Amino acid sequence: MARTTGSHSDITGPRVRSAALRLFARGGYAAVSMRAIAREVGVQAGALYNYTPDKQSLLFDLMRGHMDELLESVPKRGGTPLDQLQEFVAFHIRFHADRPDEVFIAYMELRNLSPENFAEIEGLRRAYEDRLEAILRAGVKSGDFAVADTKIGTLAIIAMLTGVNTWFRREGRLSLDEVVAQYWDMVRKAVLA
Amino acid sequence: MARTTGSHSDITGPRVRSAALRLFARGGYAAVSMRAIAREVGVQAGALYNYTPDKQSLLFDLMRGHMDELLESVPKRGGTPLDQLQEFVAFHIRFHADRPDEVFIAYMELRNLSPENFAEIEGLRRAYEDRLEAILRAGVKSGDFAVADTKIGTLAIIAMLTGVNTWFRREGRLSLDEVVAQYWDMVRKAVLA
DNA sequence: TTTGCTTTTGAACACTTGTTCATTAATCTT
DNA sequence: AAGATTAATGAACAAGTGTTCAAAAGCAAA
Repeated sequence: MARTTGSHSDITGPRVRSAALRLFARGGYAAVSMRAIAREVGVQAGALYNYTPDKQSLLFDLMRGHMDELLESVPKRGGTPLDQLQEFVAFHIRFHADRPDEVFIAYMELRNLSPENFAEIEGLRRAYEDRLEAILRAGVKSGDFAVADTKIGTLAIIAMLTGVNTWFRREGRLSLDEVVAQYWDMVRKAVLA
Repeated sequence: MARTTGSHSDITGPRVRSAALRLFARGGYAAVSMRAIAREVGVQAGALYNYTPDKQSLLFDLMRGHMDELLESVPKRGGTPLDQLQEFVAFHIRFHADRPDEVFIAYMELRNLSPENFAEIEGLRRAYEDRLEAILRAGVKSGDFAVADTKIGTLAIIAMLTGVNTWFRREGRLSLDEVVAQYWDMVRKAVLA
């Protein structure tokens, strides 16, 4: 179907999502009103409802979009467990460093999701964790890694890597390459047999 | 001065703080109303203002109380860097596992603090991080540890340890002793020369 | 220029928000 | 029992909440 007539929908829609993303990340879902989002877009509050059925969906769509992209981008397996782990560490840090607002929301606003929406996001997160755990298990099986409990190892590594987002600034003392190098050094030593 | 007369203040006061703690942790500062806190205490909203000048102070006092206790409890230095590090890891996991609500608030509600309050909490957190960094530096100096950048090492370890709170449940598969043991294993290997 | 469709406005709805305060109730001291 | 002091109520305030919808405005094709 041809583009609808008289439409700014393809312009305003993305602007609504991006304003919501920025404001939610800065102030928190509960503290950001629909009118504040509308003001940021330059429109009246009522107009937002052409682009989202309600505020909750706005949050959920941002989170699901982020998790979908994360799962699509995570490197597929290939090479030794150590190679795979290195690739995963570098990927995780870089992907998250590129999307500070999305990451912040995905971690902080889980409790503001309805139960069904929460379950869906939680499932996607679990699927991502499973990618890392599969690598750890392969390494343990091959004898390259010494990890007592791969589930704990997975969560520990992800928490450590995601923590980069709380302090890393592009203009800061260290380049992302240097950060990736040191985190990889720590992760490698932590899991190696 | 003697205890004030006609007073339930010493009963209601702690109940207000504990209700606020639990509700803030569950729903988030912005999403919890003063009336909701009052209902939990079994009192009308106006009565809360006998115990806090405003909602912001309620949050801030909870956070500062938590950080003060954290800094008072963190083990003082003694023994080799490796011993000190082990003690720190065990302390951090256990202290945080005992206070899930306080920890959750201290990490999630920073953005809801006024600028001055934020600066104070941030200073306390920095002081805590400095305790760990001092241990890492001592270990690097003595040649026991191989950590390229002790600041990064500090933040990485703390993020990893604090992550325990997102999944650990007392009734779960693993005892806290087992959790501490595995995290210590990973941290030790990660920093060792 | 008229017709048909999309997008936006702006007002309205029914509630909830943090906070204040005069009034009432409860307790302790004398 | 009387007086003093504190705590709690409950109503009020002004402002803000998410959401709906008839009406107006904008635009493209006929």
